[in-house]
Amino acid sequence: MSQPRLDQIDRRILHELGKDGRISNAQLAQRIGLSPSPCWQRVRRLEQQGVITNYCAILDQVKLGAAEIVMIEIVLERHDDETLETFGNRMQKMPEVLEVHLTTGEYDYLIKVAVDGTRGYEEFLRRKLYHVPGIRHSRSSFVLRTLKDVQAYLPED
Amino acid sequence: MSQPRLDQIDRRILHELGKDGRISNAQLAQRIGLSPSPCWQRVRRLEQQGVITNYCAILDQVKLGAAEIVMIEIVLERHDDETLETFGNRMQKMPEVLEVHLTTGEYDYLIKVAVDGTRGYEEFLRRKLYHVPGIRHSRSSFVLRTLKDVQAYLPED
DNA sequence: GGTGAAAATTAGAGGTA
DNA sequence: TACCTCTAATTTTCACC
Repeated sequence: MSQPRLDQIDRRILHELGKDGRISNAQLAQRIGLSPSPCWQRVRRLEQQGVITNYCAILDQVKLGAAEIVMIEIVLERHDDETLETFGNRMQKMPEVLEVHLTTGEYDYLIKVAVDGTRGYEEFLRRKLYHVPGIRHSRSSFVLRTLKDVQAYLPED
Repeated sequence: MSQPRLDQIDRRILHELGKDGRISNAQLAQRIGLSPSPCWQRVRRLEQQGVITNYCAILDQVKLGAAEIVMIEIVLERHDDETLETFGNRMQKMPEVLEVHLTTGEYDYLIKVAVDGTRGYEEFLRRKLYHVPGIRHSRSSFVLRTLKDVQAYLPED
């Protein structure tokens, strides 16, 4: 269950649903060369197994009014459990923070933030990030262009 | 059109569809307190305006067999258009590369890669990344835990 | 923004190999 | 076990208030 076996048909289903999560079951079945019923049963099974965790609409961040993405690496002052935990919790709660990753390497956290221009970035730093205690150092990189952004990778085997 | 005005109802629609992209129009209408027809018209309009760009299934990367995520910062040897372009194109084509961002700051590209353990990471580096010419330096961080990963941020106004 | 109804789709039951 | 056919119930989609 934690590593369900996925045959070629499952893979094709996942591939199609990854590209278009609102495709009708009838169309999906046609594309993968199955009749609707077994196709639907497989989709159900994949959902129940947790391979498919959710479906969601992909929104255009530019049209929502926070067009710039900034990647911020953060080094904390201390590395005990509580400091790490607390910082992560604070970050999670900020709506403009899209991703929060606890990492190993030369920094502790990598966060991805959506801001409205440099003005929005400055506001985020001053009103939000710098109010969170325990940050030793942060390093930001503005995203000039995102060439690829997909949710998942389906290994061949 | 490039910055469509979104009223409160639009925002609630986007919020709901961001959480569940397969919700039926009837249910969506009920949640936002509208009857199905105008709700559906708004969804259509948001799609046509490009605010909603797509729908997709969210897959569990662990169950797909490439459980680890690595963030790799890359500095290129040269920074002319062609070098930058070529590198980005090569990265995009690798299926295990989930995200490719051209950035400003202390590195040129940030890529997010799904690998199967340190073994998979080593394979990626040796068989894929290090075959791409023009890399001056790279710096990797393994993701220990992802606390948040959402697609979009909907500013209040 | 609401109503209603035709068309399409889903979500299964039951059957075959 | 895996797939197919068939169908009732739901949902989408659209013309018209």
